[in-house]
Amino acid sequence: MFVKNVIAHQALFAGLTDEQLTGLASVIVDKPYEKGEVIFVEGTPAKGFYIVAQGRVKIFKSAPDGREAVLHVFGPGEPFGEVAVFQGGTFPAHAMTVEKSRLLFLPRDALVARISSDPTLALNMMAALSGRLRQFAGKIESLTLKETPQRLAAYLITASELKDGADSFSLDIAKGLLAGMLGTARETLSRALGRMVEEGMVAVEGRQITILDRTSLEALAAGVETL
Amino acid sequence: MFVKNVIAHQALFAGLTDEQLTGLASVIVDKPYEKGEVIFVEGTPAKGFYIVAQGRVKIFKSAPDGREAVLHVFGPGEPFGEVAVFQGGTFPAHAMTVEKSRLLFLPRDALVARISSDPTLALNMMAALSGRLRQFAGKIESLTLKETPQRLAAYLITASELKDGADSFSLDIAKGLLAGMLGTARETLSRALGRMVEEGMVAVEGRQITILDRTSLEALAAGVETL
DNA sequence: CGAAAATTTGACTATGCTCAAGGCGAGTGG
DNA sequence: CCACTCGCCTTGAGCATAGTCAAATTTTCG
Repeated sequence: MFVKNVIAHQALFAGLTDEQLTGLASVIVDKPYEKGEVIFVEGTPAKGFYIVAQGRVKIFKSAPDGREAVLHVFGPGEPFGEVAVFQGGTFPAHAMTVEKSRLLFLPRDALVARISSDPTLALNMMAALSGRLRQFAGKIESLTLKETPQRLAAYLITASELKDGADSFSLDIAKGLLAGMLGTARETLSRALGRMVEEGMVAVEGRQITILDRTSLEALAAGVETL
Repeated sequence: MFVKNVIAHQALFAGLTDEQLTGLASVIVDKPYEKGEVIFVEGTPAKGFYIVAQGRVKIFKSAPDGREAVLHVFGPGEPFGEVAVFQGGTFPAHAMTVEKSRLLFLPRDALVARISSDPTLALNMMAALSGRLRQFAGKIESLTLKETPQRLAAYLITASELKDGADSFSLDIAKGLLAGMLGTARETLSRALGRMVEEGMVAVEGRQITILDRTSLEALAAGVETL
């Protein structure tokens, strides 16, 4: 029942009947992962895709020297690895837990079969994929046209909005990981954040961020898409 | 019949019956565009999506100062703007012709209706969206982890492959546009290409490129994803 | 052939990366 | 309960890539 409860509230499966959900739940495998565990490696043939039930997963590309470009960090309820189901058949990037997690695995065939017979699921899936594309487009824009402080400002604004617009909130990922998401080095992120503190825009205590001057922060972020 | 001929050979519509194609063709609008004409602007509500029949279209984001991040350059047969149909309802970026073109417009409702009734079309569409995501992931990786010469080398290798692996081929876009695609400035691209010429890797005459030392070029591009 | 667009080149600057070292904090074993 | 260790973060110094501005040059098209 745990599995069904997790999927029942996801946008991806919105509009499915209780019966359909039960059917899906029956083919899903629920598996625990430790922090830092590799889920899959880029290029591996995919037999299905995953949904985060608990914990957090990063999707990333890596350079030989160990640097990483973080494409996504997914939390509870979010699906990942679907791309491989529909095109190419192999995972397009690496996936690793960043916390102790619990993941659901949905086999490819089961998904394709259901999509073929249920237009709602198909349209949900397309909406999900389209949303990702939009996000990536924003990321490419920001990497190409903006600098680190602007990207950071945009991230902080968005993070605040996700916490209902609170001025003070906690980052839910480590700063090193955030640096990877912003496409920069840990050191550069640290300095950029330091400068914001100096200028009185924000206060920082560990992962706790307090926005002191939202107006300036927004001005800095102007025109930068959500990451 | 022109419209039907164009769509009949696209991956997106593969597997559709002749009858279905005729039906689609009947709701498609065929429209000519001059070079440099705006097709749509980011944020505009989308009433449907487009397919390039002839010519070439760039999809891009732009900064207030005029700099551009080119997300795609689409040629004959390629669809664009679908994201808006499935999610959000507005176009995620700007679109402009870079050559005199002829574009097909497919209204949203017609597409959604057909997808709902035809799983083949739905799966084709998901494959197309997934392919884009893969491409974007590669672009983000290369922007984050690689430098201009490496990105350029990867582009040249790919361009050569698209021309059946010929050592000598013609770029089908202007160099300024290429710079935008590689996420760099015209001047930087020019210098990077100049260095490759100095080092005897390639010869350049206007848009004509000749690969002289494919091995070195590949070594330089190593690990960089296709853009 | 001439105007406009695209490209190249030069000089300068700056953003951000790398390498290196030091600090902080949480969890752990003694 | 405390000292220790490990992981994570910060700070400093130097350097390299690439961006900007400006101007010369080439190419494209009408």
